[in-house]
Amino acid sequence: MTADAADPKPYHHGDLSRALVEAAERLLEREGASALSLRAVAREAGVSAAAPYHHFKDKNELLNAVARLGFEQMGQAMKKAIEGLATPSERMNAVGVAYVCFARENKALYNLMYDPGRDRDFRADAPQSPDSPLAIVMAAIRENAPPDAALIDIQLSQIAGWCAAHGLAQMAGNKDFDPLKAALGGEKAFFSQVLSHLGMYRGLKL
Amino acid sequence: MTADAADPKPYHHGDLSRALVEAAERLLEREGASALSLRAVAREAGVSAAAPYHHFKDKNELLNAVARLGFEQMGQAMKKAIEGLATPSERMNAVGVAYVCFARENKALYNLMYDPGRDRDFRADAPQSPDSPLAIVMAAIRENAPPDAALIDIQLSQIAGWCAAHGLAQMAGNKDFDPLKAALGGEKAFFSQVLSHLGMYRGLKL
DNA sequence: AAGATAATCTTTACAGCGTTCAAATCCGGG
DNA sequence: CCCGGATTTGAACGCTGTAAAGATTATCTT
Repeated sequence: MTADAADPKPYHHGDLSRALVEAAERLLEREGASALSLRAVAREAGVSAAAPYHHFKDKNELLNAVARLGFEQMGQAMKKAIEGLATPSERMNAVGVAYVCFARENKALYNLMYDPGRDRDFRADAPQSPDSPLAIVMAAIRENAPPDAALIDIQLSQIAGWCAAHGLAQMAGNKDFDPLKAALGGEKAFFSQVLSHLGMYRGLKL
Repeated sequence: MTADAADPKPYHHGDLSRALVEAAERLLEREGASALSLRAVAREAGVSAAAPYHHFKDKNELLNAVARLGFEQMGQAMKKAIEGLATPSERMNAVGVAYVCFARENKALYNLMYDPGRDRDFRADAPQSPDSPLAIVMAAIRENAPPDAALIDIQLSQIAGWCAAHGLAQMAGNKDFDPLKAALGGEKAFFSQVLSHLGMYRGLKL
C-alpha cells in the first residue's frame, strides 16, 4: 500500500501507460472487441480522451501493447502446461493443447494478437523471446523430431504444427464440431485428437 | 448491352442489392479492409448513404453477402485447380495449395470471410453446398484416407487438414518464412511442402 | 530556493462513421 | 389517371479517431 492506493487524483497519473493497457485488457474481456474504442479505454482509466496520445502514437500502438501483454500471458500458460512432463511427445501434445485452450479461453485477446487487419510492428509474436508462444511451439516440435531429420524438414514441420494450432484455435468455435467434441468427452480431448491426427492428412496410419 | 449500360440514373436502381455487393468487393481489393465503410460502398455504387438499409438490415449483413460471394469464387478456383488430376493424393495436395493460394491472392476478402469478430449468420463457410471450400477440402481428405480407416479418424483428419490450411493462409505473410520460401523456389512450393510435412508433427517419417 | 523547461493532462474542435426518420421520388395495379 | 407501396434522399444524432491549444504538474539548471 505504498504506491497503489494513493490519492484519487494524482493529476499526473504516475504510470498511465501501463494503466491504459490494463484498462484495455479489462474492457476487452468484459465487453468484447467491439467495445474497445480508444475513448472507452480512456474512460475506463479515468482520463480524458486525448490523454493516451502522450503515451501511444496511435490506437493501433496501444493495441500492440495489449497484444504484447497477451503474448507474455500465453507463453506463461504454455510453460506451466508442460511442467513435469517427461517425454518430448507428451510435451509436444501438451503444448498444442495449451495453445488452443488459451486461445479459446481468451478469445477476444487472441483475436487481437493475431488480427490480420492491424499493423503489427513487432514480429508476429515476438519470436526473439524464448518464452513466446511461437518459440515454445517450435521447441516442442523440434525436440520431438527424429534425430536424423534434415533441418529443412524440421523447419517445415514446425511451421505446419504452428499453423494447425492457430487454425484450430480460430475454428474451434464452429458448431459443426459439437457432436465430435461430445463424442470425445470435451474440448480438450477434441483439440488433442485433432492435433494427433495431423499426420493422417497424408493418408498415413497412426 | 441490353441491361447493363442503361441510363446513368435509373433513380430506382434496378438491382441495387447486387450492385452494392459488387461495389464492396471492388472497394475491398482496391483500397483494403479499412476503407470498407458502408458510406464508402454507397458512394462507390453512386447512391446515398441511407440507401443500403432498404436491402440490408446492417453493415454486417452486407458484409455477409460479400463473404458469401467470396466463398463461391473460392470454391470455383479450387475446383478448377483439381481438374484432370488422377490420384487422390495429388488432388488432396492441389486442394490445399489452391486453398492457401486463393487466400493469399485475395487477402482482404479471405480475412472478411473468416473474420472472427463479425457475426456470421450463415454456417462458417456454407458447408451445405458441395462446392464450398470446406466441402472440397473435406472430400479431398476423405478420398485420400486409407480404406480401412475408422470414421472418427477420417473426421478428425479432415478437421486437422482444414485447420492447417486456414492457419497457413493467415500466417503465410510472416516475413520469417521468406528464406524458406526462397530456398524452395516460391510460395506455391512452400505451401505444398508445409502441408506435406503435417505428419511430422507427430515425429513420423515422411 | 527559484525560475525555466519539459512532460503530462484537459478542453475544444473536426471529419468520418453507422444508423434512424421524415420527406421526396418513382413504379405497378385499380 | 391516380393511388399505394416500394425505393431513394437529406438531415440529424451520437459515436469514433485524431489534432491543436491551453492549463497544470514534474524535473532540471543555476
